[in-house]
Amino acid sequence: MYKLLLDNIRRHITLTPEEEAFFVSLLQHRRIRKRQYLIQEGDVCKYETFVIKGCLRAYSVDENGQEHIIQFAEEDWWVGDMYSFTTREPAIFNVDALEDSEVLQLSFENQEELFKTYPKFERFFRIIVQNGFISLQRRVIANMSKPAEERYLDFANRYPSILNRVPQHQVASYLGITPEFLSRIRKQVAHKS
Amino acid sequence: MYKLLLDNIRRHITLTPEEEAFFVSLLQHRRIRKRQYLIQEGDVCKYETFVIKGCLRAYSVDENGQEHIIQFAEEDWWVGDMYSFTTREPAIFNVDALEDSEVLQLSFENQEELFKTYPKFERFFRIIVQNGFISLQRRVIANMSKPAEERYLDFANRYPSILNRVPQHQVASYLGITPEFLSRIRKQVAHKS
DNA sequence: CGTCTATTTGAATGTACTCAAAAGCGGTGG
DNA sequence: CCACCGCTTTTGAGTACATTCAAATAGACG
Repeated sequence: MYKLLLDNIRRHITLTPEEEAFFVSLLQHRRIRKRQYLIQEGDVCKYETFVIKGCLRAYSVDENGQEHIIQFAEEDWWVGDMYSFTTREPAIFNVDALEDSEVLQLSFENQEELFKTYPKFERFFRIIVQNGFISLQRRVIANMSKPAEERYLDFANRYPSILNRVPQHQVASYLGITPEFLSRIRKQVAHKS
Repeated sequence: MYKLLLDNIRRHITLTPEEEAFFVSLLQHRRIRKRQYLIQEGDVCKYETFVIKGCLRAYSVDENGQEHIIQFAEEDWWVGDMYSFTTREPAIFNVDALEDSEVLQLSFENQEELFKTYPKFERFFRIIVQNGFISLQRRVIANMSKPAEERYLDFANRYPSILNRVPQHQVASYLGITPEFLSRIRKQVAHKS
């Protein structure tokens, strides 16, 4: 159950058996059914969440009721509401499951405990957040500089497994376009080949 | 010269005089003239940069030669190409000065040295990057859910000092719209009041 | 099956862009 | 001190990418 996560960590820092054991002892395992919320806008997000099975999405809902997906999270991904987690303010995102899923959660308190006991985990989480930051920078630039068709093709190329497991309108919501327009784009793309 | 940066750090971690002294000894001071590059796309970004005077911008240039600003950095801000800095790959962003500026730089090697000597700085940089990550998430969502006028007003509200010191077309480039369109938006906004 | 949701298609519309030109503004030098 | 130069901002007209709304079709699940 912990292999995926421990491997994930070992890609960035090295761990002794004691460190592994201590870390694992701080985790909570949780099953989430399809459509179930892991975090709901307005709640305080109390956990960093690592997906070991299934697929989730983090999204916000605007004043017109439109959903905007900030992130998909399948196996081997971290997900959460970083703003709420770090500030203890109400979450600005919803996170729910697109499939029956399983996750491992590390609470804020346990994370602080972990950092205090083994400071090297600060490094691990720094690196994880850095990678997320870099991805977001690329996304901002792509949204500004590329037309929707190209963004769709980039997405299909970069996240083929997600493309194949989530409904098309969710992809549209991630790309920042309407489901109708994504449908037309796909028709276009199909015609070209 | 170091007060601004040390205060910046002290907002997140506490430092002993020795830690401060060691940290400061790792920094390089640099003056940048207006229009001068701090980082050029294709170079490897060797430093984390903290602005103590002036204003810089980080931007990418797309295949049509259009510039897209990912970040402004005035006094008390960090700037750089995180992707290049962490991977040692060529930078995807340019960073240049919008005014004559002064910065403090921490090289990759010195940062690693710092982390090795005083691991608590891992915590500091984790927090800094986390805050950047959170801002970027908000920006992605805003770009997807709000029309340009509202994004402009949000920007004016959130970064009034930047609005007042950088040319309008640079703000347009940050917002992801053309300078012509920003001009029309401002006309609209002025008429409303 | 029947129902609910997802996807596709069509037609009209809107937000934002392009290209071109004019106007404004700031600095520099004669 | 004014004239000129370069750069920024504004304005206008035409256009394009993407949206909205409505309806038809297709798929998935109990």
